[in-house]
Amino acid sequence: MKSGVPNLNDVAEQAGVSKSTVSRILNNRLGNGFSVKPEVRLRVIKVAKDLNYRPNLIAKSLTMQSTQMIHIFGGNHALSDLGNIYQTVVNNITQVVDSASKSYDVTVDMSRHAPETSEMPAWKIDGAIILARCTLTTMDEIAQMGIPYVVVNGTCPEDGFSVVPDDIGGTRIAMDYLRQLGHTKIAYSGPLPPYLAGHSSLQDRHDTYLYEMEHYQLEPIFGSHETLGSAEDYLKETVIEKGVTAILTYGHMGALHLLQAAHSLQIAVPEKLSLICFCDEYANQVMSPGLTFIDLGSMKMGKVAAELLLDQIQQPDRVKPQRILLQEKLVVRNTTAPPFDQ
Amino acid sequence: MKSGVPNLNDVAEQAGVSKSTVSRILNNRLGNGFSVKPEVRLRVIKVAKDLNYRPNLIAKSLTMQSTQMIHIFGGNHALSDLGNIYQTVVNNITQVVDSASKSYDVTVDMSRHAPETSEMPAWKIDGAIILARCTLTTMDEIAQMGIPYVVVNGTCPEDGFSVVPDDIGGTRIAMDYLRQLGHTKIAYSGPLPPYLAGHSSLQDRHDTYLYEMEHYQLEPIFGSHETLGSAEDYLKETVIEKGVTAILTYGHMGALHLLQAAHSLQIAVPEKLSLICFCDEYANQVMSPGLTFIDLGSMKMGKVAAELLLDQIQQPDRVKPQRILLQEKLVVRNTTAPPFDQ
DNA sequence: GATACAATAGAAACCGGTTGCTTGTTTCAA
DNA sequence: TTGAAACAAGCAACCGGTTTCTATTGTATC
Repeated sequence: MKSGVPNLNDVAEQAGVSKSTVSRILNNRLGNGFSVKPEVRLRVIKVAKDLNYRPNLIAKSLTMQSTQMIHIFGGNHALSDLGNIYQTVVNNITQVVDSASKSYDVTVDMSRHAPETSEMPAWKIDGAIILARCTLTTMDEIAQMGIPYVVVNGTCPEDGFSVVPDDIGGTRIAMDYLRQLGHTKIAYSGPLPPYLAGHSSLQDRHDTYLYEMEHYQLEPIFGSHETLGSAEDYLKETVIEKGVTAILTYGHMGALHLLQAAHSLQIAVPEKLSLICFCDEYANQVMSPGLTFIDLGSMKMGKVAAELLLDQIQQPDRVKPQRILLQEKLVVRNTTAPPFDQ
Repeated sequence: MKSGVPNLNDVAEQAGVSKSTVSRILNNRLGNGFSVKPEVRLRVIKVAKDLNYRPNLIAKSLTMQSTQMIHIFGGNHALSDLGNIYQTVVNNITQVVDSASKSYDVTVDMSRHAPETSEMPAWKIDGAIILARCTLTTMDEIAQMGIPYVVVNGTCPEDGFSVVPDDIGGTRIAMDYLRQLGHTKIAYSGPLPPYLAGHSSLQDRHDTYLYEMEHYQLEPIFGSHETLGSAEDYLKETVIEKGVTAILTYGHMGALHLLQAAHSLQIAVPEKLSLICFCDEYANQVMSPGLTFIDLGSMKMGKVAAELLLDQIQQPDRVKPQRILLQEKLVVRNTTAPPFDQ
């Protein structure tokens, strides 16, 4: 018992039996060709308890080739911003996994990793969730080791598993809604080319806005100011100069800033200006109650991803690779109304 | 090479050397009584690369007794709410650890654990951060295994390491400030007895409020309504009926709800009512810009905790157990002013 | 009294690495 | 030519468990 931590051998010695016997007793591997006298059993259990024995899980997972661990990759980029969808996603994944019949532990990797490096943890994980993306090396390793995985809100190989929100559909819903209210001067506020490469949402929302405006034979409107940096300038340019009556924002932070700026500029929302943004139901409720938004369905995203992962783990052969597209939903609150002029 | 993943033996066989040689070559354990011909070295490296060999880190950590991993406990209770201080804490811990000279990986445990169970992961961790609290079993194990740890914003054994905000000092600062503005009808909105047992902040803020009111010979005022559930009722009772002019709230969510309720009830903030709350600088900036608040210093909390942990890991004998008390700071924004009557 | 089988328990191999110690081969000075 | 030092690489123990296989004893059956 060097280093102070008792191991299987210590228990075996103290109890006067072999370590295989201890292992079987403590793991309830009786029956099946093996048995011990009740008296020995109790003695071993008592010794283990007295010594405060705890199995070394590393050694255990070395032989068992499993750790009952589900690992979430991408915490570093996904969880560093407050109120984005990933926190909700992670919480819902955990919830589903925690209440699964077989118990798994969920861990999140928070470290930053260089592009060519492996993010794979030191232990053998039973399943992986990838928030948006991970390094190529990691992806390779996951494939090589045959670890079940699900990519959430990101791209993955053709024959992989992913759960993604339907941003194209969501944008379309928002545009249809604004059109139905009667808006024609609709601006889009969010990252513009050439900054659309980071995530498919950037491209999809932007492109679909353009596509829909074209479809309605309306002229697309973009501001030349940063919504986040100088929301007031943005509003002066779009609303006051160009007569914009509705703005679709990429994220709710942008919408919040615009809302505040509108207050300062005495632009009444929603009477004079309608605001709609993409957001997570939970974040919206907590951070910006009142905003009309397109719900990305992050709760469902987490739940579905976790279920898909558990299915893969539990019935490896019955689940086929798939890309689950989650519908986005319009939630009308208090920042949208028909345009003032009509 | 069953199971498709190559191991040290496979590489050794392919390269026609022994596995110890491969190990030493791949880990750069040359010199020190061991050497190989450059030609063999290159061959082994090539074979390893060709086979796409990656060491099994479980096996590695079994022999090395170390994994270069820092594990954060308590994610389940600490990170499930949006915008509390822990997300900032975790981000700052990661940041410090990532930029440390020796590289460690940071993981967060998100699973819920029953009181008597162990939260210890399957691998050997080099250090632990505990967000507020962990199970007693876990605490025992950490102690038993001699793992360096720091408790953040929670209690720990006398001879342990912790970083906690000075809630008593913070509450006092808030009260002094309100007094200086001239307020006398100051209410406290937050958990009341008998619900103060969960965390020391609950007790400290409540008690210090009482203590300070007594000190100023003022009558403490509590509402009988939930701030979160029925903020309007709370305001009617305290502000309208009892003439309260300032409210100190336990958290910023409470303050946000009160702010909204005040708008609805046409109670001008800060002209008719001053609001002040405890909050995290980052969360305040993002979620409720404008609120006057007591900054809990969560960025610093994370940084200091990480540094304290790294110190312990790197110089085990030079760092003594300590409890670092972080001062809270008043940040005045737009929700506080002298009382209307004066 | 010989045989079969259940009950009980230990020995040893294995998981995939690391490392102390040993062995065989060169090289080079005496 | 010889012996020692330096070079090159392998053997085997070890980390702490799990599991297969084997051994011993006791008891029931014929």
